[in-house]
Amino acid sequence: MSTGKKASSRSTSKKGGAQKEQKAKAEKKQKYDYVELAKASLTSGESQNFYGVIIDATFPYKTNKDKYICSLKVVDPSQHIKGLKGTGDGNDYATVVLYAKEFKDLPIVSRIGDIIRVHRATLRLHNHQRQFNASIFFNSSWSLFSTDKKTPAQEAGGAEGQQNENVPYQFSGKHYTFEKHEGAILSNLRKWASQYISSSNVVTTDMYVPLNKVQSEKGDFDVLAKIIHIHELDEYANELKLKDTTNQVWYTLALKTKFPHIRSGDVIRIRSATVDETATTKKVLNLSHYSNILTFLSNSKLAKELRGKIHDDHDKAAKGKVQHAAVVLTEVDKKWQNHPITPLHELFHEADNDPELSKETTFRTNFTVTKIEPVDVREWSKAYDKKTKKATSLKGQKGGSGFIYQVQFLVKDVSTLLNNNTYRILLYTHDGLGANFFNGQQASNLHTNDANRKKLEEYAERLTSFNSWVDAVVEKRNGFYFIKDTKLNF
DNA sequence: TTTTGGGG
Repeated sequence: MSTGKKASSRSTSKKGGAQKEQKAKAEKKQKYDYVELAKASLTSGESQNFYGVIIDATFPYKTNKDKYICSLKVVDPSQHIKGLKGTGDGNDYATVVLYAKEFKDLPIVSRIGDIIRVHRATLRLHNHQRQFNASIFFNSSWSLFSTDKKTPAQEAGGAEGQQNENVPYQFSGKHYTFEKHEGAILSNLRKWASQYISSSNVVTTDMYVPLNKVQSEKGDFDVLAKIIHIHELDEYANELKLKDTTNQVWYTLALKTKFPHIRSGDVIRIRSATVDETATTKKVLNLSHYSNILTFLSNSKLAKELRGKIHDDHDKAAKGKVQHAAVVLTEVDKKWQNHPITPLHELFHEADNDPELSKETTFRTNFTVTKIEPVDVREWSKAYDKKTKKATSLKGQKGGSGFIYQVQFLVKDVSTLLNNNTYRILLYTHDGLGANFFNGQQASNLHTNDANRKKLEEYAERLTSFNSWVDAVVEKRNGFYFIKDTKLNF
């Protein structure tokens, strides 16, 4: 023993030496020594204890023969980055497989970045991965520690009391132990976890599939997305509206009792989902009994980034310069001001068959404009030959004459909101109908008249902006509806 | 308590 020499060389402070020896003795009595993940022994199958930062976990699930399993991925300072530092895509991690006789003996992990402590695990290689196995029904045990000040439950608002940093928020069995020397281990790992989660993605691109690619997945896959809306389906289930950085929107059902911690606006990782091939009206992900929905620590770099990057359509509209309630952008001539409004559905689906409507040729209708064609404003006006009734593009022409507008509004209203049809209302001014629509600005060669073109581009922007409505009088000719007696009011 | 099942 090397200590003998040291002790004798310090004979000048007998007291201090004795105290130290006593302390060392006491420390030796500690029951649990902890190994770093990468340094745990592979050879002996011996029982080992470790702390790990959780980066993935299944929900506890039942196997064929009355056994329950939870499998997790964990990292620590000794084992986390695969390949070279930083952007290296791919985590290095150890897996943990916990076996139990009962569901309640396994951890329900709901947050990436929290810490698990396992006692009496054995390590082996499985598929080239370091895999810790722990049988809770024999003598293994686990504890979950919060890395944030708040536990996941407290974070979600179901707050109960203060969180003591050395007290696990979940643990197996009736009691947990916490030895003095663990305080430093836990607090160091917390610091490291916090730093790791706030400075790197942790959930790397090899750990999930972008939503615009999931259709071609054969089996199950994982997802990284933001919950942009939660719709309460019934007393048991929520429907989550999910969007990821590919801007695809998918829906999934989440049982309230299984996932009580998720909130609208959360960035989540779904461990294991499949495409619902039977869904027809919208894109739906199916979850299994072993699927899990995990949130991130509050200071997660990845979650922060995605929260800022992904928005629902309403957010997007609200982000524009003018955040406004419904606005009507036009007015109809005085003589039509008391005329009733006919919904688009009646105009396009019922007008021909309805005995009353079929007699009419002029209607007043309200709609929003989803798109204007031609997309190039310079092509909104044409040269019109009255004899041949032909309209030609003014592209490449210096002057020209007989200018008219030929513009198509792609429109929607409440009566047509839920179908996928596109309805067109025309602003064609060859017979004079609608000639004053753009505040009296007459058609001209928009390839050369920059002032007029710019004005029309402004109008296009307003007409297609969120929640803006057109109140218009239209005349039916040959099955088409042409705007007349209507002009912009701004 | 078991070579469990492990991306189920």
